[in-house]
Amino acid sequence: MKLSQGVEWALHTCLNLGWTEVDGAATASRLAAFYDLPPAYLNKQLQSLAKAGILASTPGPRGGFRLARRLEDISVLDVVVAIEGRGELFECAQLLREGPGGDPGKDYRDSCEIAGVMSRADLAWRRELAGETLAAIRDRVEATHPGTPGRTRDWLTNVRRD
Amino acid sequence: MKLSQGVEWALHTCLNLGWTEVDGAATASRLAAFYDLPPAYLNKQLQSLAKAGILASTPGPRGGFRLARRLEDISVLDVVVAIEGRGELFECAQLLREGPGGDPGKDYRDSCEIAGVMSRADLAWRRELAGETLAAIRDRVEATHPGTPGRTRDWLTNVRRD
DNA sequence: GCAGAGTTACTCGGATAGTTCTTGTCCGAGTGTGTTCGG
DNA sequence: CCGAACACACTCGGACAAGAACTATCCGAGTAACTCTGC
Repeated sequence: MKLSQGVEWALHTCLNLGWTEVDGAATASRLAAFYDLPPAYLNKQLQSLAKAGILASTPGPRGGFRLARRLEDISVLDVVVAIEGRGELFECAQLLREGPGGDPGKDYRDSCEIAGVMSRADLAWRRELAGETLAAIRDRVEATHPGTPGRTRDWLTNVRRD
Repeated sequence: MKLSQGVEWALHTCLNLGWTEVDGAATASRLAAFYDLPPAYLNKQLQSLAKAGILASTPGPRGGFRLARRLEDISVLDVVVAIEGRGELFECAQLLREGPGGDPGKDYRDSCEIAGVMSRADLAWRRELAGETLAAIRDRVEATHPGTPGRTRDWLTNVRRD
């Protein structure tokens, strides 16, 4: 019961794309090589981001992925939802329906107190993730590590890999 | 990426145990029959609750499970942790270590901004769950459905099943 | 020299296996109860 | 009649499979650039 690895890869990759202001797109292979990740699998995650409208993809030579909108307009929750899907962490199975006195035709998801508590906790989690934009994270990183933007851009744009 | 079913089963079962003030323990089979759940699998979850000190188990005839402490002293988070384990939802794989300029010997879990955001969201989720006790849920249920305590107690204590 | 068709190489995109985790099941160790036998 | 030893039935506890989800990989569809040929 932990989030899939792809969430972390997607977040880091989006930040890196934000530092390559070159409009030329970066290929999945190159983005994967940055952290030594399996290229085909990262490609899969980037496809999910593209479907969610976070990235834009262009096929063919000189193709690749680029940000579809500014980091200011991308929340951490957007990325999490793009990778993990829209479902909540806790899904009420409506046990009350099977219990004594339960009505098989009734929908207990709104009346069950347990489902309510879990739903509120889920909401608090999402609220926290929705409150952080990738731009805010980028700014904090740049404040702490001023060399990161330049180094990242150089590494991704230069053909030579280290 | 959703919580395991056992969390829901455990929460409902703890509430039901709270309504059977009889000190005679309820067997896993009977508690499972209440919601028509697989008895052996629910037993597995109840074992986790017992290891966590939430329930107390007694083997042999007339044995079963009973609450080890009052509902006032059991938070929803306690149950979630007992079933799901102590790990956070997001585990930082420390991608920065593999990236250019990364130090293989350094621990990036505390310095990575992304890990920080995910950790704060995780904390908000846990804070919400820790703020709700099973007693509070029980009280709300009793206020809405006054017949539930009596019906639950009768069903679990009477040998005859409906 | 220039335009255009053909070829090539490169990228994403979805379909295809391998591995881990959750779900579900089974049988044995241990215990309290009821019974039986002896005093 | 009373007590103790015995056998029994019942429960938890952990070990053992089945299924689903995540992880990882491969190859084909499509595209842009490059090349070569003819004018």
